[in-house]
This record gives sequence, C-alpha cells and structure tokens, in this order.
Amino acid sequence: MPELPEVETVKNQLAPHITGRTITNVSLLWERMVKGQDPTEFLTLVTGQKIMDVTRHGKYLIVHLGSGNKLILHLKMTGSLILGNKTDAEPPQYARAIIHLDDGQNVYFRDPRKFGVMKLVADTKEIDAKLGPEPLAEDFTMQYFSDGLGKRTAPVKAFILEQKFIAGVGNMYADEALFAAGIDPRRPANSLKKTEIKRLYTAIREVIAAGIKYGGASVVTYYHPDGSVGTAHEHFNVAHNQKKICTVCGGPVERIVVRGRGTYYCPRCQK
DNA sequence: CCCGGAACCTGAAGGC
DNA sequence: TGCCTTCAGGTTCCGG
Repeated sequence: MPELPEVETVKNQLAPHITGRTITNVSLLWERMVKGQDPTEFLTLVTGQKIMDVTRHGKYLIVHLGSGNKLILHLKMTGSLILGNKTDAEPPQYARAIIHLDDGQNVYFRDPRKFGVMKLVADTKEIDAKLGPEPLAEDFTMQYFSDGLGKRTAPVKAFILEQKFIAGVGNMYADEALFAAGIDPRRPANSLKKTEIKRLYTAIREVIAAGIKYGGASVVTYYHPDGSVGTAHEHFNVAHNQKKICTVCGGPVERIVVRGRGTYYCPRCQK
C-alpha cells in the first residue's frame, strides 16, 4: 500500500528521469481513472506540456506542468508507476494509463484494482485543504498532536489515519507507530496520557522516517518505477507480520478490525 | 461536527 | 479440482 514513504520514493526515483521532458501523448486504457474532468479535455490540457517539477504532498504525487496546471496522481491501494520506453513490446499487466515522453520514455500507471486517480487542476489548493501537516514537517508539533487527540473519541488508530489530521500516514505505518509506542489501536484518542501521546508522536515520525530511509515497503503490489523494491517492510514489527510472532516479546501478533481496517498488534506490548 | 459503515474495484486466498 | 465467498484498504460519501 503506497503511503507517504512509498510515494516519496516514487517521486525521488521518477523526478530525475522525467523532469524537463515533454508529454507527447497520454494513452488512457481506463478512462474512468481521470476524475473531475472530461477525458478528452484532460488529454488536450496535458499533451505537449513540459514537466517542470515533481513533488509530493501526503500520498499525492504532483506533476507541475509548463502551463502552470498540476497533474495530480494518487496510487490509492494497488497503484504503481513503472518507467519503460516506447520499444516495450507491450505495457505491463494492469497498465491503466501510459504517459509518453518526448525522449521515448513511457511512464506506466499500473493498477490492478482501478482505484488509482489522475486529475488535472489549476492549483493544488483543493488537495492541500484536505491535508494536515506532514509528520516530518515543523508544523507537526507535539502541541498540535496533543490538542488534536484530546478532542476526539474515535479509536486512536482511526484518527491518525485521517489525512486532515496528519498527511500521509496509512494502515501499515499506523500499526507500526502504535506498536512502537506500545498503545492499543482501539483506545479512544482522548484517553491517551501525556507520556503516551509523546511516545506516539515520536513513533509516528520515526516509522515514517525509517520508511523513507529504506525506500518504502514492498508488500502486495508496490514497485519502484525502476523495478527495484523497497525494504521498509523487513523492518516492520507488526504490519503484515507473516510469522504472527512479536519481535519484542515473542508473543502472538493478532489481527483485529478497527474501523473496518485490518489491524496488526501485539496484545502483550500494546495496552 | 463526529462517528461508523458502505462503495468503489478485482485479484488472491480460503472453504467446501 | 473448481466454484463460491471473503478479504484487502485509501478515499469519499452517506446516514444516524
């Protein structure tokens, strides 16, 4: 599942290859992935545009075009971007869109589940408004985190998954952060004590930073644009834990459902 | 406003 | 072996 560290890795790998290139054409193999706009109009506005920059906000990838418009990509759960070129015999399986560049490169938007989204916008205000501070940014302060938690009764895991509260945390890193902080994911957000809040705050920043450091996690269907894989999942303690054994206490890792999300946690280590 | 659950999708995995 | 059901989960939408 692409979360902040995975999207950051995609951006870092993709940017040097595509910045400065011009989009000669886009093949939409699944038109409905274009949101908020008629696909024909979308193609008109994207074709011929130079790629000025590639950035990330939360789990959104933002391609800045010469016209000033931004091409927003969201990989959702099973999306990935693969670099190839026009000599490829055929696109990868589940390719839903192909961005053709003027130097012969192709960027394939691959997505088995068809949840992925492309959107062309004049500015990023619309998505910025949906996102809270980035976990590693200066405006994500202890005070902000603590104040936010105190106002909510939802399970703490559900709350830290809200993009409007913290941008970029998804299911895997939420589980890892709660494990590192020793907190039961079902606890009401406002029930956390000061020391627990502090531990969770630090844990969120640490698991996200580690995720980026290891090039993201490669579980289920996530691949880097160059075909390599990240290793962040090798450092996970509970998320997608195959052995079902806690790396700290040796006890069983259990899978429960919190707010409809599969949740891995260690009942002995997390209270 | 807040909460929880469903919908969007389809491949993979598990049950009978 | 093969059909059928269930599960996966980022985001948005909807009902209470």
